Amino acid sequence: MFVTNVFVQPWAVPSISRRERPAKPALSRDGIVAAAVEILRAEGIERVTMRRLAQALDSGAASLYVYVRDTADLHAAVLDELLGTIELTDDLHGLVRAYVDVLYAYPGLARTALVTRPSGPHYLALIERVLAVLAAAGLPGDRAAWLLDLLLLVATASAAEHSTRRGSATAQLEDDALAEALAQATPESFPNIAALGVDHLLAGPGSLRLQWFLDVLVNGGLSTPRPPPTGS
Amino acid sequence: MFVTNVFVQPWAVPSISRRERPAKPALSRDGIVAAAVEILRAEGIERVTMRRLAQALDSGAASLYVYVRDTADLHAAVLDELLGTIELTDDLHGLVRAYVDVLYAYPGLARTALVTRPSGPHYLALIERVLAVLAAAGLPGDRAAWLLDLLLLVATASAAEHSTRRGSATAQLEDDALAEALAQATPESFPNIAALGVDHLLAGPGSLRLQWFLDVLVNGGLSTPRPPPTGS
DNA sequence: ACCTGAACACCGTTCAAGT
DNA sequence: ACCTGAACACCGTTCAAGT
Repeated sequence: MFVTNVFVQPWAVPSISRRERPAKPALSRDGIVAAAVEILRAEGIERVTMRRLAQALDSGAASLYVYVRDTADLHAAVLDELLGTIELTDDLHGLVRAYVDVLYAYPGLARTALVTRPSGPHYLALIERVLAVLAAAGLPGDRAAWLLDLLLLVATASAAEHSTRRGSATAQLEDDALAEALAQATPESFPNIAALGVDHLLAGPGSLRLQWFLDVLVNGGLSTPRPPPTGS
Repeated sequence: MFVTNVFVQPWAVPSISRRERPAKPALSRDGIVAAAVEILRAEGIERVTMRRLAQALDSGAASLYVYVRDTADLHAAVLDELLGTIELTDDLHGLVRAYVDVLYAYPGLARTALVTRPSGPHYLALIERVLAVLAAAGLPGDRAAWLLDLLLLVATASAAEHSTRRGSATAQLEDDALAEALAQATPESFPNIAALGVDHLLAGPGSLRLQWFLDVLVNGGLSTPRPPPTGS
């Protein structure tokens, strides 16, 4: 209602002489995010936890909550920071690939990207550029918005799928299990699976496949009108 | 090398009379998965943990490791169980929608589905049916395999994106943050974002959008040849 | 063979108390 | 205002020991 503390509070007075050691730098959102990126690079997203981060900052986990809403907020900020490194070209495939490359580079980050809506400046810059390219290609605005969503969805999901499996021992076991299950398909039990064979079904080179995925989205997006507003 | 225990072990002899209470049923993979599905329905996938599950089975978490490799394995088995409920029609959209509906119904399950390759019988039956429909549509086998992947990827990722946000308070805050960030785009700073406007960019009705996504995949998949095996 | 309890090594988040 | 320690309520997984 009205200001009560006209007196200067003790904690507001910086103590005259206090410069002993390298000095623990004051906490700030930027500092926290920077430290988080460092941990991400060195140890992966799994280790970017409130507790681990506080430890790196020589602080307590509870202190971080002044600057960060929760873990999801933290991860979103980290992702946006990384998106700042991608080069904004005028080539749609190049843009999406650059985005995917960032996510591939940091296993586990893609998983959080699927779930946590980013809203940082670098993310905005990326979607602005994608929209510009789609507009230049003559795509109407409403469909451009949807195609943008679809492109980022596929890019993020591909990265999530891929990056989680890399280096994971149990992921290998899962693949083996699926390969064996597929191999046991007979022309009687699962004719179409048997006809294709394991080799075709277990995705080939990831890069070519992603290339084709993106081609499909662009070709399909350009040729597919919005469905009528009311369904049957 | 050779069998040493020809003598019957004490623990192999079922005690003659032991029927006091409703009787704790013996553990088994099926029983474990059934209990996990029950917890999923009642409390969500976040609560389908080894400890919670053991508690429901009146056992210890460590005991479950005889039947289940790890938490990912458990979740995969749960998903396969749920996939058993979907009706296998001859309509591609219907199939994918049924798959999506299962994932939508259980928030959080989709997230695990992206990461954990299922290999259970119900999953096989689903992909067999999708392949059959694609083959009937005249799609060559190699492309059918990739389109199958793409369809399930988009379906799973859409569900993951959607289902995590439902009922999450912080997800709403994230959406608000993005909406505000988008709203602040000016024709100078982000012309394409500003031109489209927040309403177009924040996806409209999910059902129509998914419908369009699937149309795009099918149209694009039918018209897009595989890229040449070697890139530039 | 199967099951157990206890241990190890962690989590996110809240809250009263300190400066 | 900002920071802290301690607490609450959890996790997955391993392992020695029991039957």
